[in-house]
Amino acid sequence: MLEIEKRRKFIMEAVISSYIDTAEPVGSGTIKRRYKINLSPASIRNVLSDLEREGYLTQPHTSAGRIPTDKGYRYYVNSLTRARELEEEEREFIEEEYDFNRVEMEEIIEKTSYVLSQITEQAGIILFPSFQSSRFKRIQLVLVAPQVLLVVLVTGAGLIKNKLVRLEEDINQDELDKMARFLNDELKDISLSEVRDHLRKKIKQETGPFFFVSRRAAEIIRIAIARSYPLRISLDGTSYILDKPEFQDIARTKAIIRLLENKEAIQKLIGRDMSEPNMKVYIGKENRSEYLNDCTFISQGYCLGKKVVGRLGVIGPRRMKYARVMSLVDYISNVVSCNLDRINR
Amino acid sequence: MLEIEKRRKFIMEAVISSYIDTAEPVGSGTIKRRYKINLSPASIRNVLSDLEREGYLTQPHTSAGRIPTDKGYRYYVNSLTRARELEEEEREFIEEEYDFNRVEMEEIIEKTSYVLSQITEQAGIILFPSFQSSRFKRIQLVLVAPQVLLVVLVTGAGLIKNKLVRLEEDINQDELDKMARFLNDELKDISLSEVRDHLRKKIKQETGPFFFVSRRAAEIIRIAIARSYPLRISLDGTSYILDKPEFQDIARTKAIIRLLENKEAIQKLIGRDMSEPNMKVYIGKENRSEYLNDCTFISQGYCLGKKVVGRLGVIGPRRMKYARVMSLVDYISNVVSCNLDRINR
DNA sequence: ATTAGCACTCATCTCTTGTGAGTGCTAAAA
DNA sequence: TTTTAGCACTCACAAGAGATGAGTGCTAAT
Repeated sequence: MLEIEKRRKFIMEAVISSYIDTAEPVGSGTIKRRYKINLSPASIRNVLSDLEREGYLTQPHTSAGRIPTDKGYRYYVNSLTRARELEEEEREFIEEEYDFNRVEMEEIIEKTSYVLSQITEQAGIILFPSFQSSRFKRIQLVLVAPQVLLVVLVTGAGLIKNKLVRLEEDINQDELDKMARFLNDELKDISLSEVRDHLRKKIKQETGPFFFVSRRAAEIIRIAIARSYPLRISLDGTSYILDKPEFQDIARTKAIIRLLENKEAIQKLIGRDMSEPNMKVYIGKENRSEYLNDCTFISQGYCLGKKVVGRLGVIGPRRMKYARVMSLVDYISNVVSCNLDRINR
Repeated sequence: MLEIEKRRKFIMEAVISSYIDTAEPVGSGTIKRRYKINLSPASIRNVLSDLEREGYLTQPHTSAGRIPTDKGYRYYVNSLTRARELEEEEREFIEEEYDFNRVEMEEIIEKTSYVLSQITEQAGIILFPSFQSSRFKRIQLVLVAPQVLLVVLVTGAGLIKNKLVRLEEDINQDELDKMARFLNDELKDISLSEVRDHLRKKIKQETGPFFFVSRRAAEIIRIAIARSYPLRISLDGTSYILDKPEFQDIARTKAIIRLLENKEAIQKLIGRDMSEPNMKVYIGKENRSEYLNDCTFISQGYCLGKKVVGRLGVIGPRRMKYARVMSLVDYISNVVSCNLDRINR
């Protein structure tokens, strides 16, 4: 009984690994040949047809070999022990790309989508650190012209945001300094999404010398935050999709490429896991978007300090080297986190 | 003699316009049918074979109709009178997309690649205003932590650039204010690419109270400019390429998509016309990149004030509606210029 | 329980053939 | 002299016919 369970597992893994290698349906003969199993093709066929009946495998047509279903891949992925080590070269490549002179968050992020795609040979995706969820660190208000105010907002995620705000009335730098002081005192480490509520409460209590100042300051920072560019994504290696034999059919492939061009769609896709740091793997129909029904999407959060500020990952065919790709995504997410920490030290 | 010249022209244009419509080689019969020309197919064939001998047309194979060559398209484009008016809907679509609440340069630029691609159904490209070539307007130096300096640089192209600069020694805000004043006085409207030289000269003369200040200030702004994120491009609608019947062949198409993912390559492509505002049309082999040998690339500069600060355009198959696309690129470039002016007023 | 044997399936390749839109050339008509 | 009808020819493309071979499921013997 234990014996038969073992055999099932062996054959299941043989099918998956062979199919991942070759993109060809795997038959009993192939398994015997490639994996030197001590069974006749006929016995292997019995197991295969069991596995098919249970939904782990399927046949493209009656007289072809088997290919894994979503359920089959899922079984395989779940059975992976998460501890694959990176190859020396992989590690080296990554280290080199993130050469340690980079000090700009933007550069690090954009580099990351490139690295992800290069090393996995799939589309690499990364969301920029989310502005709304990062914490207020410091604000600077500068009059750059009469009635034109430059707001510089520095946040915890290493983001710095500038807004030009046009005012309706004159104001002088002294007043601005007061406002900045008020905001800097008041908002330290508050999440930007809570700034508004926080200030509303505060203003109600305020009666002293800050009465007017606080009102205008609140208005200004509200505008600055609201207008903030909502969502940035860096994407690279879309063209790798066209390399894969399963995507030689233009019609389907076009849909995927079109999806990847649509930032809102990607946002939706990746957004549901934004809050948690863990790796997520969606295989085929597990993906929300029907365009990704033939793809696997692997993503993981990256952090600044202890806080998850963004998410990165890859999109490729279901037929991918899961152990390798998952370990790479994990590793790169760590590298990104470290780099962000470094530039925000 | 005039008669025969006219006929050539008519037939040439018939071939091009029919081929642009259908992507099918055009034969003598088709021309007769579609353009009700008062000649027999045999006579038309004579003209066609003349045009082929002169290099304006070619045959995919001996028994097929004719398709235009690069030279043929070039002739056609040159013969266009540049004054095609936009359709009402086209104008409306563009107006709506640039709804007039947008105040962020970034948003306008990113929107533009989208609009270009949507309306022309081709890949839309826009270069962000170039930072190096824009003019110094104002600098702000803020100490955000001990030894950490935030440099805010406002330039003429409406660009605002932040850099965090780590200092090796302590400095206080007073000194920073002095430095900022020095730079603001000194660099007004100087192109960023000339800032360095300008300061070098200035420093040599400086002996007064600014002796030390000017040196450190120069160093800081040098770092801030040098580190500036070099090049940003917004690209959209790559997937439209896959719609065109001439790009159903994956191998060639992949190369184009790969090219479009490569920012340096695009930069190179578009860069050679950066300095001038005029529309440029490169047809097929006129393109520098061999990957674009089957494409047409149309681009035009956009301005801030009188100064060309960037360039935008589209990439599509050679077989495109030139009059329409060219007028759209022209119009959109104007809209972008206006919008940039508006937010920098 | 395993496997040899066998009939069957079906995608894929190759070869053939037919079709049709196109050609160029020549000789007759305008 | 220009135009065109007529004709033989070309060639991509589609449809059909076998042949091939990797695979299957089932049954009966090991």
